[in-house]
Amino acid sequence: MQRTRFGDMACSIARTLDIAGEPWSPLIIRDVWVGTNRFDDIQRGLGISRKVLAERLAWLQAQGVLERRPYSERPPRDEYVLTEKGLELCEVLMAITAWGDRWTAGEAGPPVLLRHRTCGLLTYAEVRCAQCGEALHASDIGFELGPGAEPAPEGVEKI
Amino acid sequence: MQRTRFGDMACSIARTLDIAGEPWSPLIIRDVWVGTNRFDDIQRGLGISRKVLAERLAWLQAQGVLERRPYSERPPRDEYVLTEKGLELCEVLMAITAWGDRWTAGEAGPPVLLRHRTCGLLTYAEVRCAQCGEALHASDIGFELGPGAEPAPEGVEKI
DNA sequence: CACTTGAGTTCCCTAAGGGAACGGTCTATC
DNA sequence: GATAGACCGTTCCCTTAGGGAACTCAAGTG
Repeated sequence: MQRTRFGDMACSIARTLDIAGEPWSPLIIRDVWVGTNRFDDIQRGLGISRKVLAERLAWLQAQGVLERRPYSERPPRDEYVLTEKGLELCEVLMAITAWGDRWTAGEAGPPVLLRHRTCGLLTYAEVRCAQCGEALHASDIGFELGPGAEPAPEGVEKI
Repeated sequence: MQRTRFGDMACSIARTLDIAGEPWSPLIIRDVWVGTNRFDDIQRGLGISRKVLAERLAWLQAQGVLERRPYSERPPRDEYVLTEKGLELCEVLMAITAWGDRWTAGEAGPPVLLRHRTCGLLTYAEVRCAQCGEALHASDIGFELGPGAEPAPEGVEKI
């Protein structure tokens, strides 16, 4: 559903959800990331309706998260690949995966393991402070108004 | 909509989306995180339908992401707070915020700034390798079957 | 006692998702 | 060279979830 547009909110979370937060979108991005780049393969793999898949792909492409790349001249066929913008979204997906592995995998353990090619080890994503490098915990965060904060509405003085 | 249940998929991303991926859910969690703990405040702040908010709160509570805590005896009133499970989800929200700040904030800059109380500096979330501590990039990741991988369906040999 | 606040619940309407069928284009096969 | 099959969508109808406003209920306030 989601008739309410998140894109206009002065909130980076809402804006990100507006781009890639609809149901299926993160899973489509994951598929493209792991090498499922073609319409039919994505559709079969996810069990998503073809209609919705076509909508999502067009939207993600319009948002600059995906782009089409021809992989065959005759017949003319395109596949979907991640842009830089889309690749960076995968870091969010890794953080989601880490949470899911920890809280939803249960006895069986994680369905997929990530190997960091740079260091060669099996690993998982850790969200850390860009300044001090320590793990970031929700309870250690304070919020301050940024430059892009919403201007206070009519006569309301914010903070 | 989302009639398709993500929770049954052998994928930590899908399972996480099943718990907190519906439209509004991440924004509700964000609100509770930053201190908007009461029904009416969340509803006004987000502009979400009261019906949907009630549904989401009940679901998130059932999933162990939120819990109710009484803040008044007479009249009996509860507010919503994050559980440990919910607090750790906020790390995902921080990763989302970092992406949104980078790709959607534009000229105006980020609407909200995060201060890491531990080190005292304004910061943003960086997704790093839990093993080597370097930044994790999507292109540096290899995937391997984990212990909780879906058993190959009827007669199909996976990999 | 009328009014307000907080927290939901109910109802109707509309729009989005699911599913299946159809379309077009090229290649491979009998 | 007709037929089948892969690929990539589009169209159609049906169901269901979200939006919005009104309603409920309980407790406190002037």
